[in-house]
Amino acid sequence: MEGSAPRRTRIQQEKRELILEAALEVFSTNGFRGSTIDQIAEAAGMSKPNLLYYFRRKEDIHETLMERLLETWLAPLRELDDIGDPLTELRSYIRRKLEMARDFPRESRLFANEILQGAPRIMPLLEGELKALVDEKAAVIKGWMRAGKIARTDPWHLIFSIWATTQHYADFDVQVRAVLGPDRGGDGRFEDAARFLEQLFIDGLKPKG
Amino acid sequence: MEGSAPRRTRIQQEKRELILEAALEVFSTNGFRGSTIDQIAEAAGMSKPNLLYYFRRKEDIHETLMERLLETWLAPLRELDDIGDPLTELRSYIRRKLEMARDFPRESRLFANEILQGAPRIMPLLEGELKALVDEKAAVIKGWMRAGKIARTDPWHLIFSIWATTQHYADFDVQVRAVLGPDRGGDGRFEDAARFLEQLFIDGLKPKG
DNA sequence: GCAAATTTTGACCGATTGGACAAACGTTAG
DNA sequence: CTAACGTTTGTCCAATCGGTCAAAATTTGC
Repeated sequence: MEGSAPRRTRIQQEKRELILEAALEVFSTNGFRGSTIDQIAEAAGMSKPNLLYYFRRKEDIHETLMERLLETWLAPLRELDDIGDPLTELRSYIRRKLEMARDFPRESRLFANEILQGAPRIMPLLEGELKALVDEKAAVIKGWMRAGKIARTDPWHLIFSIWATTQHYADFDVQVRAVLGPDRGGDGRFEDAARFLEQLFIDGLKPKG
Repeated sequence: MEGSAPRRTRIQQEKRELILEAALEVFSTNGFRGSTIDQIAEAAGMSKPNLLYYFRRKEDIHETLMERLLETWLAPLRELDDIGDPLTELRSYIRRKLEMARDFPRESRLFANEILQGAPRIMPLLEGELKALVDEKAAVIKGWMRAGKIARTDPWHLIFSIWATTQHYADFDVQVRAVLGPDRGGDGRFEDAARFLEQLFIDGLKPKG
């Protein structure tokens, strides 16, 4: 595991944040190999050697970014609560995921980029932490099904399809806007999506009469 | 527009195909900027200058690949037929899309890469051909809804969610397999996905009693 | 206010990259 | 057979890249 966090001055904390913010922008639009340190440095408003004073290697930036990302990314699923009303829980899970796609599209794209390339840097996390979390929540959902609270389906593929549909509005945003056109592709598209997804998943999951 | 197709010798046709096949492999796993001409040349079993004899610039390979891709990619949607039975038509559309994710994951990832980066090279096609096709099919679906053949929803977002869920099994394959684990993540995962998606979409779209 | 520590910069380096080019090699048609 | 054409290769180049380094500028602790 990591050693104890190194002591950091005020300037170091500020500049590191600045760099991570700039790197998020650059990495998420160009991918890791498609991004250059110069680009990130310029976006952060500093020179390349100066940036390298805070992060010694390009990979270190990416790594730090990914570590932070995964936690926020899984938070919505973590909140899925065994105790609450099943349909309400699932509805707010979908809503939270869609809000993340709307409010943090760069994070979504960064993640998508990583997975697309075979997840070379986070494979252990996927097989470990992520799998464990999904298995746990799948068991919760299975419990709801057994109790007749929601219709029976495959909980894993249900989760996949919630991920897929919500993240689609971040990752494929340009396509969504291109297809919807200037009128329907405006700010309202996320509300339309929310209505549609609620109907698709929640109505579809209501227990069969 | 392009001039008339240039005359090509037998060797040129064969070698160009070889290069495109190799480039599909390389581009889809590393992205455009993440791939080098050397990599593609090696995968195609020829030297870099030799490859550059057939495609003068790296971009030309990518461009050719994207042009071919879009047609095959849209073919399933093109087949969605006004005449057929609505639920049957939608069911086979979903099945075809999922089969493409299974059989042509590299093409799917290549496309995803392009969109993720803002679709710099195919934006006009998205706003033109793609939008026109989707609008046309959305109208077909709307007709089915008006006729009471399927439940009412937003046809555009319905199409998006079919794209998202099916392509997810190609683009996020490593994540899917990591989460499902060695047992459930084997070859059967596409059949499980097919069953799940059919239930989600088709049952969800049955007209309300 | 000053010495020590931290931050910033410009100059530089080796490796990799996309691509050019001419010469060598093969193929094909008459 | 041979001349014209098509193909392949080795060598080379300029640009870009990630990263180093020592010196200069700045901030900090006392």
